[in-house]
Amino acid sequence: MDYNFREIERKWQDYWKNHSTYKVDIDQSKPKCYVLDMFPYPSGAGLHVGHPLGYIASDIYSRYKRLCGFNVLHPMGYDSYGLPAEQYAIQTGQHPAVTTTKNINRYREQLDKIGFCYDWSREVRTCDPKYYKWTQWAFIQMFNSYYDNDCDKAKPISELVSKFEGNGTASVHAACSEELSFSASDWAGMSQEKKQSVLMNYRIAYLADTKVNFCPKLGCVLANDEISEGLSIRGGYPVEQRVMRQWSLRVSAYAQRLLDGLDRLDWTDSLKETQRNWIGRSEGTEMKFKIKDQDLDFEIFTTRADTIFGVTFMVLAPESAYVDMVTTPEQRQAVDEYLAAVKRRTERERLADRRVTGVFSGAYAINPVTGKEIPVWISDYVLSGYGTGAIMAVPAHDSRDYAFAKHFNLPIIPVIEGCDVSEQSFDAKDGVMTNSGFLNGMTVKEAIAATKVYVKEHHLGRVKVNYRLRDAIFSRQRYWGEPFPVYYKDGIPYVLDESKLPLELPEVENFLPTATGEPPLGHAKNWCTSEGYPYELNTMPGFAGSSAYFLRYMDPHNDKALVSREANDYWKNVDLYLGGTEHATGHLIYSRFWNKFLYDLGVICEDEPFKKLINQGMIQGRSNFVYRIKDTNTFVSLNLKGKYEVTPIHVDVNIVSNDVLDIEAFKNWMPDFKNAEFILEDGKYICGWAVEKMSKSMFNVVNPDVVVEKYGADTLRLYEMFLGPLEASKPWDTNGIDGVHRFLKKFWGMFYEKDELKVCDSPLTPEELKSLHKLIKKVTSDVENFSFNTSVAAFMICLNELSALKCCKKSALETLCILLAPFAPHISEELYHALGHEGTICDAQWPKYDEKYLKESNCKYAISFNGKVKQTMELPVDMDKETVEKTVISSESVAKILAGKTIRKVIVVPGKIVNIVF
RNA sequence: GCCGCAGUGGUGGAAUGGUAGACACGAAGGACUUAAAAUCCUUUGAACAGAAAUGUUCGUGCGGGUUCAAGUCCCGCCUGCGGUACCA
Repeated sequence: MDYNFREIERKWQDYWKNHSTYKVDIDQSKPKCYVLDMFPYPSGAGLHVGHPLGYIASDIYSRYKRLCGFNVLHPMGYDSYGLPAEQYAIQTGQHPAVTTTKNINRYREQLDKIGFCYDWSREVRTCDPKYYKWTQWAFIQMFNSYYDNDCDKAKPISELVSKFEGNGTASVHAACSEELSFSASDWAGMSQEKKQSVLMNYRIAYLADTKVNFCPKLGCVLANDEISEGLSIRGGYPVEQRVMRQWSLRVSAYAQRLLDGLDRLDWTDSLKETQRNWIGRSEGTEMKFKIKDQDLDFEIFTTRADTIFGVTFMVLAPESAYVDMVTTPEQRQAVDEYLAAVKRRTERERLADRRVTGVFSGAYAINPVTGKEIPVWISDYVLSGYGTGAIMAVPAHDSRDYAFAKHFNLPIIPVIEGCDVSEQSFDAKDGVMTNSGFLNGMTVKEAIAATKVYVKEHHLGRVKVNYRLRDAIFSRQRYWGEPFPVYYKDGIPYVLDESKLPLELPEVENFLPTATGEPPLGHAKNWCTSEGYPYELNTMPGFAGSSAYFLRYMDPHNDKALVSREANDYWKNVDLYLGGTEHATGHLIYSRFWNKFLYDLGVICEDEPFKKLINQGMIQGRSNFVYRIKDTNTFVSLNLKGKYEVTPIHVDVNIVSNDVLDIEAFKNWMPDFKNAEFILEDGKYICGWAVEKMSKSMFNVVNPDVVVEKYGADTLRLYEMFLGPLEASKPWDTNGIDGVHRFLKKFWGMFYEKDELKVCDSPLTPEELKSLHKLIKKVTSDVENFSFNTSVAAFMICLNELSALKCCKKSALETLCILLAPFAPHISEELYHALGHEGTICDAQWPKYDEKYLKESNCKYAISFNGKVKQTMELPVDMDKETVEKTVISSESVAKILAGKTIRKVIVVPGKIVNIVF
């Protein structure tokens, strides 16, 4: 009986489905393990062979944990709201819901063929109203909350209102957009409208004017990566900076907790570092500078307060509110011209062209420490969004200030001893202070500390921590996303009552923005409350739906809560999360924020969502090329192309095998090549190759369905793991797949001779036991460490050893089946049953290894002379150091080498090596 | 510029500081076969010597260092990939 993988895989996939083998429920008698894949966005292109890599790895881990006795939650779903579906809708007139469903079905079909152990009864789709009800619910909670810096958590906005009523802002330390100060009676005297606008300053989900990239032609705000050279990537329309009223989430309030939380996570250092950089904590000083002859001062932020004596000018960001206040009448025209010029430039242009520009405001500031007058300039190298949008410029010790000073011929005063600033600034934070009054003689570090004390004592400012992390802009002028549970009454936004959720996405005639520039929801009929108050027209961005889906899987059908207390107490958080690094500063920040917020509310029991995170590498494509001789239709084989002038042309990898071109298939591939001629080597056409991104245009896309059809799911799974380390990116090369396929055929062959099961019951020999236990040990530790490629190799070695021993004993084969079950579940199930087992192999027990079988009777020593190995020798493994030393030196061959030489030192590493130095 | 990761045969890749190249692909040779496929066996880092067993030398991007011993640790580079960037 041959290894008929098609029949076996169909049979077991049906069995698992019909028996709900992978359905899990809360089981207090077992420890839980939550293994999660980042859910996919189902695009129209379907899965290529790179997508399942992480899914296979997590599947192996899930199955392994289950065999170890864990109750494993391993769900899957779809991130199904988003831009591509909507773009497709605009182009083809198809409703995004239709194309999305179609794509999901296609994904499911492809996933099912690979034999994953997902509990599909828990599937979620972010575009399903039953799901996004809870996305909207979370938004309402954020709207109704503020962040209290005193107890470092989110609290109900009603508590803030009570504080205002009692004491005004006096006892309030809350995260806000703008520091406000008013008394209780001020508060009492405010209009409803005014009160709402004050509260908006504190809400965690808030509406505010924000600077955005807006594309008038597309009628939509675009993210930075959707723009190139000031033009939209889709369509090539101009993009401009615009201030728009947008919903935002106060993620910045959580900056410190997001940073601190990283220390407790089992993530890779590089990913944690990426998040740390993104959060960008920087500790410095906020200082007030007075404007000369005006009753006006403004604040700057600096991490280098020690250089205060080197300040020779000040710079305001063009958007700064102070620009207008400080500009003198004489400079007004020049400043206005500059501001207009800056406004014309897009963000992109500004970054591409870093020529120094700026204008003098006419005003002078007073250095609070030295009392000196210094000019105030305006330049776009200072960003309005960071710090206070104003800086003190120290050209001697900051390269940007230096370039500015050189360009406008401003003085440069070095304040660190011995540095040369004639050619460039000295940015390093070391050295001894000079030209700096009371700081002279201190090191930079001491001076920073001393300045902080000075600033505090003289009430010139305060110590301040700044974060680079910004609040997340949460509005999109799009159709295919979650509607906000928000309506407007007299221009003031109110959130819907929770009982009205979900607020379902309405039908619209078309998905383009309306003529009046409103988002597509402006086309919706009756898009208002029953009282006639209009709903918000924007929708939520892509990350809204993906920020809490891991919680929903715990209790996906609950319509009373996002997740029940019971389910959350049992499943807690994700033990293993698998996905790409591209989400490091997006999804992985937002979902940590979202989770912490829900934790503050007391809705969930863990404040970090993902305990361990692994980033699987990208699978790149391996493209093939043919070489056409210029101006002909003749193609020359790889190693002969040097003699001709050739053009390399991508050729479909599916008609190339081991870099040998299938010439007939090539002629039929495209009409152009019908009459192609070939210059062959050894009768074959050899193609060139290169590693590139896997994409249609490179003709290097390999579809998993095709591989499953030809080799089976088990082979695909094993091969994807065998390809290399999980976290490395590596090219897909179908050529090597025969190796693992052969392994499975051999495995099958150990059970069957012709149609007869040839398994016998005799006990295992010491050699067989050793081979088997070596494998158990290796695979167990490899799976725990996600080193799947080496465990596949270990299977091959073990199989070769057992087959050399002609072992076809039941107990050995049974163990092999269980070990292989996570990797190749179908064949393992089939053979496990052939051995007479009932039920499913998923309920078997992971075998334990016993060191006693692994002990070597002899141990190989390498004997080296002055570090170079010249001899090897077998000695009993438990021999002590001295005996090894004596035995080795007195042995015949070693004695020959040592003859007449004086031994200086003998080093014995137990069980490994004897080193003789002479 | 800054941060992170990597560099080992023809290819993908193995190596708790201890015989570098596991395992697999490919290639070459052989067996079986009318033939092919499939399967099995042998060889396969490089160079040199030898009829052969075998031996010698060189070899993990480059240059130094630590060590009896370095792909692995340290210092200085080079190259490639990824992230991020007027963040004061």
